[in-house]
Amino acid sequence: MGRAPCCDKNNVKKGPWSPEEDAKLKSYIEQHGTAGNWIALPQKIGLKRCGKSCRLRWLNYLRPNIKHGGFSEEEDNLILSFYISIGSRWSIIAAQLPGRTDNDIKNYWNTKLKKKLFGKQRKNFRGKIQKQGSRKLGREMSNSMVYDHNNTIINTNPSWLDQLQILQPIPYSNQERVNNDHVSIRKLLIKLGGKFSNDDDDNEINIGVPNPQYDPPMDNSLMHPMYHNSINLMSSSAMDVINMTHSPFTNTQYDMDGKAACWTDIETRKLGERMELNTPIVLAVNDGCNLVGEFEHMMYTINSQNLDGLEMLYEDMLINKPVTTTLGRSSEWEDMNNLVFPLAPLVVSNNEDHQHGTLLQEGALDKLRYTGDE
DNA sequence: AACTCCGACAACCGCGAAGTT
DNA sequence: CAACTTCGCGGTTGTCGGAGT
Repeated sequence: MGRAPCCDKNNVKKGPWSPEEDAKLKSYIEQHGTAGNWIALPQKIGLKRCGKSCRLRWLNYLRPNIKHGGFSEEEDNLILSFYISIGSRWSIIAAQLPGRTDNDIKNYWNTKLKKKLFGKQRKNFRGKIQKQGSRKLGREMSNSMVYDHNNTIINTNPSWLDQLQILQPIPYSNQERVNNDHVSIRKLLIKLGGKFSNDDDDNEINIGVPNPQYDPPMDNSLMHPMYHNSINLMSSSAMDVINMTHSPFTNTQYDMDGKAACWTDIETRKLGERMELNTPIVLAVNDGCNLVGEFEHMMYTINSQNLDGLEMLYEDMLINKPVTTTLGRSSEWEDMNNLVFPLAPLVVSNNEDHQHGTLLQEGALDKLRYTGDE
């Protein structure tokens, strides 16, 4: 049995479109539109093409105001950040980038951005690919990346890549702009099944809602300004992580100002880490099942100058550049701070033994210690 | 010059969602 | 409300051209 074919495959042309076909399709749609039926369209205009193929050709190539190639740094950052936030929902990402198509962004991600993110790490693995000269292996590598239900990467093979995802509060300077973006993103995420802290029904999955177990009281006067009007975009997989029993922030206390002090089990056991914050910091670590272990691993590898797998995230901005050791500032981080949804590590250590190589995002402490005085 | 490899991108395919009857 | 059709999405594959050997 199986599914009925959408068109007569024997009577349909495949492969690249000729200029004549393009012209036919374009002029017809410009004059008549699609009439809401792509399947019937090719017959109407005498094209031996599948309706789906026509649709794809129009949407990805012939449609007006389509931009091809030449992605800007800002677009790169947006794609990266959205990918980390919502995974491979290319159509949603494309909707945030005027003139870009989902296919374009997907291709761009697969051929360039993914490498930009992952390409500099795991030299051994890269060497293996080059030695074997195998495209197939490259595809297998990307296939080996396992995604959770939200399409966020969960790499099940920690030996080749430690994938660290961090979403964090948006810098004040970008609030207005980001708020606008968030309105549309919010709608889209609601469509995807998420909800927000000011929604009525508490029985559904939350996206971007601080976990009451770990987060400060929801008193607006005490909240960081970013929470007043904007959402804290966070993938549900990230929420899963913070909801896990073994969240890195296993201890939370609130003082009279509503300021929360969160720290980890690691503090009491080994590292003496302590962070003060009044907004949630989300750490989503690669293997999706042993967060504390991964967190510890991250700390130790950083401290031992062996950024095994993390360098893909930090190499450009960190390695071989001055490393902020404790509460100081770093111009590299400032650059990162100016991204719309900054992707940056935040590991705060007050333990002298672990200060060398500690990563601290510029301005992070200001945000963490914000108490509503601004 | 010939061959191989690889990156880039267009296009295809299958599936689930949404819409219609 | 089930059955059917169409749309839209994301993953994958095919093709082409340039770089490297």
